[in-house]
Amino acid sequence: MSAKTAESSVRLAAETWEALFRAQVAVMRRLQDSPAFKTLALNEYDVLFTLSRCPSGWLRLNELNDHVLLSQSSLSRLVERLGKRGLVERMPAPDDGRGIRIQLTEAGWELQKQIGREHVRDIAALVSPALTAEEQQELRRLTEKLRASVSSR
Amino acid sequence: MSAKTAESSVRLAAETWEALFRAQVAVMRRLQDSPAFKTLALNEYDVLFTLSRCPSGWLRLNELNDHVLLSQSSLSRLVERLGKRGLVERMPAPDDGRGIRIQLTEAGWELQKQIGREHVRDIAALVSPALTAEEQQELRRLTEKLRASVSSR
DNA sequence: GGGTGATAGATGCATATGCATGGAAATGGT
DNA sequence: ACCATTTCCATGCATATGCATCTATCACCC
Repeated sequence: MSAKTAESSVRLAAETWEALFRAQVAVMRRLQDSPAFKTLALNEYDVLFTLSRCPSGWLRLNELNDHVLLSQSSLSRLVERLGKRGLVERMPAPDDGRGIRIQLTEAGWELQKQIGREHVRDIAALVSPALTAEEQQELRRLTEKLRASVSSR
Repeated sequence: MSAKTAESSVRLAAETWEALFRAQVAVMRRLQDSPAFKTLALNEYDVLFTLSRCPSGWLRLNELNDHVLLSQSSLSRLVERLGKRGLVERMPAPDDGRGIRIQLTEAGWELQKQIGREHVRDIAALVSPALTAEEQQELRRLTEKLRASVSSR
């Protein structure tokens, strides 16, 4: 690749990320203001959501940490708060004496579903008018590809 | 639109946002760990960057707030910190006695350029191997369109 | 011009976050 | 089996953040 091509390639990548990041900020700003998140911060909901989608029904703390933009210590305390509110249960991991299992309680399931319904409506109200179905599919494909590439290194 | 179509439309929007959000988390996690952000948090750099791109050379606090995912009070204190570090200057707005102008100092310009160079390299290292140039262009287009639609309401 | 409401930004206070570190358990090499 | 290293999670402490509120200015209307 020539020097010139390399330069424009770097520029394109930067502009792409910038656009993605700003879009995320714009959408997130709206979502956070929704009444759905009066009782639970978005980060906290995200943990409930991740647990609800997880096939085994439980996750280790470090597995959760891969999904959330939080330091390990912050996530540890976030889960502690959720535990105190009775939304998740923390049990020692059977196969690893260092770890803990985290799973939703019944109340956790209920709250996740309730907030989730509102949240999905909020998302659709923002995304659906902005992009056609084909564009959304393409955006989903591209961001999944980006995430897969980034996570695998 | 039938009930069934409406439902799948909502689902598509939710999945699209989910994919975009996770990609953002995955990339951001890497970027934050870069040595480029040892001296300055990413939010703080973002303010310097926004100021550096701004045609007039200065912005009002509330204008800055549109670009950043921070509350008004947090941004106010963030700018105060940047001021104390000599990276930005805060002057009363000439046309509005309530407002303040914020602009980069010479040191602010320097630091923005220095971190910016590293940051752009980090971004390219993550994005370029993940997507072709055409895919990046399409991703940029779609996210710009999404942002424009969301911001205009 | 005086009064009413809206807007820009600062600040007190409670809480959330990250860094550095701690302890405890797993892993690996010899 | 033993020791060193690494991994997992918790915690002390300083800092960053958000909410509610405050002050000052602006905009509007009569």
